[in-house]
Amino acid sequence: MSVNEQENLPSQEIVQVDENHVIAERREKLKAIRSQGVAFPNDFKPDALAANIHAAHGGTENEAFEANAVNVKVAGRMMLKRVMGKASFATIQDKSGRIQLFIGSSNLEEATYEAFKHWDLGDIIGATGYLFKTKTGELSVKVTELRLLTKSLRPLPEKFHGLQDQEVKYRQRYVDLITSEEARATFVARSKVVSAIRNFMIQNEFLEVETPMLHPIPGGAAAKPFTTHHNALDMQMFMRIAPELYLKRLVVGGFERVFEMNRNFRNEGLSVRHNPEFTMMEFYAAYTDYRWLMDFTEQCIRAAAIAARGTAVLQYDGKEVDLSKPFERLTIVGAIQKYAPEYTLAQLHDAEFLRVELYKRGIKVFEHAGLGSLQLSLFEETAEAHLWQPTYIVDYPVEVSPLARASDKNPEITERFELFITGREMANGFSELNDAEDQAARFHAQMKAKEAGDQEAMFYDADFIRALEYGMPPAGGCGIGIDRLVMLITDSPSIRDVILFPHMRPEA
RNA sequence: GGGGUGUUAGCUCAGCUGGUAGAGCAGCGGACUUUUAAUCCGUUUGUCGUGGGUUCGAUCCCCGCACGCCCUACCA
Repeated sequence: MSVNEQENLPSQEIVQVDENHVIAERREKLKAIRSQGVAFPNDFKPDALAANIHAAHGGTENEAFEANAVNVKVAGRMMLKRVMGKASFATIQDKSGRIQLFIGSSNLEEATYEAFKHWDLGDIIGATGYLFKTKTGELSVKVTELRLLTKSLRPLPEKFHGLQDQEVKYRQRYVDLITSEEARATFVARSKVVSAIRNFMIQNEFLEVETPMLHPIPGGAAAKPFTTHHNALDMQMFMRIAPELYLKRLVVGGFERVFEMNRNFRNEGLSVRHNPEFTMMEFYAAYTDYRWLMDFTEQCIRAAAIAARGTAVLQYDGKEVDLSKPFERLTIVGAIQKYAPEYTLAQLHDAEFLRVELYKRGIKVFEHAGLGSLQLSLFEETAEAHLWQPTYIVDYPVEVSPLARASDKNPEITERFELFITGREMANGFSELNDAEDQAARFHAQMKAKEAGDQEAMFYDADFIRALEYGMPPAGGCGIGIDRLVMLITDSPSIRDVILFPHMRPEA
């Protein structure tokens, strides 16, 4: 490794993290445990989960338990502890939920009971015993054998209020997950969304594929890429901003229906809607067009919501979002007319008028922007935020859609849509441009725009053109923003709430 | 990038237009054989984010910086 490469690596100096008297006390306890044998045993095998126990025996009464004892071995993190002389209670939490343990000195070795008194909240314990109901009717485990499986050295957040500090919730997601049922539910829902989408695609005869994340030429979207360097090849590479051009190469190859659900990377700002790496489900289907895509995308999103929530009628930020009905479809101009009726149709088709109007509203537009781009800017300004219920916007101008097929009736617009829900873009799809010569011309136009200062204009990808020259069947393709969809389905206000480890600045 | 706002004990939070910090939880010690955020008694813990400034004196007022959150911009 050269000196230069070493300089790029993070420093390996060990940072001494916060220590305090609570941790010091626990380290002393661990030291004592170590001196007595194996401190971190791995021979306790639970045979029951809290939720299953409640489901199976929630209705069982003590007479039945006395007639037929139900023995269980449970394990989990101790979340609550109530020590009272010779009989105590503890609540443990496993992946499924919580269950109460009754720990009485009469059922247990005296030494074990004494040791238990000094265990801490957050310790991971294993308990063997039989089920019964306390006199308040709570299903519990009467413990006959109790073991400390993992000593926790750090105190958990306050047991009632939980972790409140948003920064710590993001930086130390493990603590958030321990203490917040809501956070756990969000990520379980995310997993259900992802698998529902995958199942939906596979049921519809799509082939799941994995295309490169390291691209020699960034393409498939208008965005700033992350750059990196491959040492052995001594070449610059880019983290992909979209898989589009590779997926279309596969359509050329004869995989007529493909999808990929994975990460894209864009070197842009962070916000409640943007993380530098985000998950996109992108799919292509030969012999379909943008109208078919809209129907299909709608069904896919509906299936995901039902899988995660059991319904397609959701609540987001206190307001209803109805995914169960057919999604509305509006043209860009139609949407402006609906949400900003003060403009006449003639004005909306007058480039000079739009230019002045956008200037008045403080919107900057490129000097070479055509009518379509100007209409799009006014749409974004006046209509986009109002698209709370699912709405497809169609008729995107060709100049901002370099990979989309132009309309056969109007060469200025493309067969493209974007889907908006809660005022946010959720998906983007179009009939694909499969005319290699037209695509080459569009790439040339992008190169010109790049030279004119448009940093996000696309690069010319000669191999992609070569692929199209072999012939790509007519096709439709679409990308669905998974993080934003999960935000919607889990009623989360920030993208950081649906990404397990969102990007943060290094800790101060 | 611009604007707003926050940072006090391990955690959740108080803190009077300025006099060197408190509560609850957790911890430690004690009582208690059916608790539910157990209860009761006793008790430990702080570079008040950080660096300056004003002041006899700053957690508090002013300025810079770091980090977070919200809005905004680019974008999905």
